[in-house]
Amino acid sequence: MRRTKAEAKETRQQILLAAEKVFYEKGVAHASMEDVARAAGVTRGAIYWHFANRADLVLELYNSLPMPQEELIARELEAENADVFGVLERVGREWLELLAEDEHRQRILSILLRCDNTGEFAVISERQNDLDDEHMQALEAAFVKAERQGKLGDAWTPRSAASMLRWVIKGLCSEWLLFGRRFDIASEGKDALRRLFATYSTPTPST
Amino acid sequence: MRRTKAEAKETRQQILLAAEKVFYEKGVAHASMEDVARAAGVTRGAIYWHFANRADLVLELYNSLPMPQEELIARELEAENADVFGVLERVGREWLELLAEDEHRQRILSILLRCDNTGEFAVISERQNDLDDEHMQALEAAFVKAERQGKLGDAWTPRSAASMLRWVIKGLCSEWLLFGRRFDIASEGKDALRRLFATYSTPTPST
DNA sequence: CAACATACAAACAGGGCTGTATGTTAATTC
DNA sequence: GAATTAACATACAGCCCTGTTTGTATGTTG
Repeated sequence: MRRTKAEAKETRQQILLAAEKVFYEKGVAHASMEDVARAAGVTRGAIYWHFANRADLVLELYNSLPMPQEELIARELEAENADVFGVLERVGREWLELLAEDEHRQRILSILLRCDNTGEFAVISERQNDLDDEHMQALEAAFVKAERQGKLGDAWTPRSAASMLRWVIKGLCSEWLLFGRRFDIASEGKDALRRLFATYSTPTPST
Repeated sequence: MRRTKAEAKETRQQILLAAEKVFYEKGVAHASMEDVARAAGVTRGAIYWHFANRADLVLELYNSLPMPQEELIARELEAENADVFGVLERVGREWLELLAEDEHRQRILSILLRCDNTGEFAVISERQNDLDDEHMQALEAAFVKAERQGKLGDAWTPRSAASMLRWVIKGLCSEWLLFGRRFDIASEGKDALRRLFATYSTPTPST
C-alpha cells in the first residue's frame, strides 16, 4: 500500500481538511481521532503517521494558515516619512477581508477560539501568544514612529494605541466567528478602523 | 452521616472552592471529579449530590460570581439629562477594580476563558452570551441617549460606540487574565477608558 | 418517636479512546 | 532486481473516568 510522495502529501491534506471539518462541527475535545479518520477516508494509522497526536494535528491546522507578509509590511513602515496610520489601517482592513473571504481561516480560528487551552494544548496557545507578542512589538514600533512624526494625538502612547487596535480587531473577529457571522465583518471592520484611526490623530481631546 | 442543612451548604461551598482551585490549576478538561473531590475533602458522591455533572459544576462556579447591580446602573441612566459618558466610564472602571480585587473572580473568569466551549459546555457559553447580549442592548440604549443629548461625536453610531467599549474591556480583561496579570489592570484600564470616552465626545474628527 | 427525607460514602458497571506495535504492500534506492 | 523503507491498515494493550446505584446514618417532620 505504499503510496508515492505526492499521494502521501495529498492524504495529509485530506486529513487536515477532515480535521477542520470534524473539529469545527464537534469541537476538538469531543471528536475522536477515529471520527477524523473516517471523515478523511483513512484509518487512525494514517493520522498517527502524519501527526504525533491530536494537539499536533490542531497545531498543524493552525500552521496551515498562510500568514500575511509581515516583512513586506515592515519594509513599508521603514521609510522615514511613511504614512504609518494609512499603512496600518490598510493592513487591518486587508486582514479582515482575508478572513471574510477564506472559510478555512474562519473555521480554523473558530476551532482555536473554542477549544481548551490547557494541558497538551498549551503549546498551541503559546504559539499564538508568541505571534501576538511579535505583532504587538511591531505595532508599537510603528506607533512610535508615528509619534516621532508628530502624528499621534498627545492623549495616546504608542503602547496604548497599539493595544486598542489589537483589542478592536480581536473583538471584531471573535464576535463575528463565535456568533454565527451575523454581520458583514469587512464593512463593519472598515468603519471601526476608520473611526479608531481618526481618534489616533486628533491632536487634543476636547475635554 | 446526614448533615444539617447549614453543613450541607458549607460542603457545597467547599466543593465550589475546590473546583475553582483544581480547574484553575489543571484546566477543566484535564481535572477529574476525583481530583476536585479530594481537594474538597469529600468523595465524588458529594459532588454528584450537589451538582449534576462537570458542566453544571462549572456553570455554578460562574453563577457564584456576584454581578454588579445592573438595575441600579440602569436607573442612573434613566434620568433625562444623565451624564451618560460619566456613568459608563465609572461603571467600567468599577468593573475593572472589582476584578482586580477579587481573586475568585479572576480565577473563575480565567477558567472560563481557557476551557472548551463545545458540547456539554455550550450551555455555559450560551449563558455568557445571553448576559453579553443584555449588556450590549443596555449599552447601546445608553449611547442612544447620549446621541440624543448631542454628546456623541458624529463619527459614531450608538452601536459602534457600544461595540468598541466592550471590545476594549474584554480585550483588557482577557489579556490580563491569560497573560499572568503582568500589569495594573485598574490603572491601565482607567487610562484606556479615559481615552476612549474622550474620543466619543469629539465633535468631528479632524481628518 | 416513628417515618421519611437528606447528605453523603462506597461500590459498581461499562465504555470509548489513545498511543503503540506489528503487518503489509508498493515506491525508491542502489 | 534485491534490499530498503515509506505509507499506511490492523490489531493490541491499557486505562482512567464518568454516571449511577446502593448503603447508611443522621437530621427533620408530624
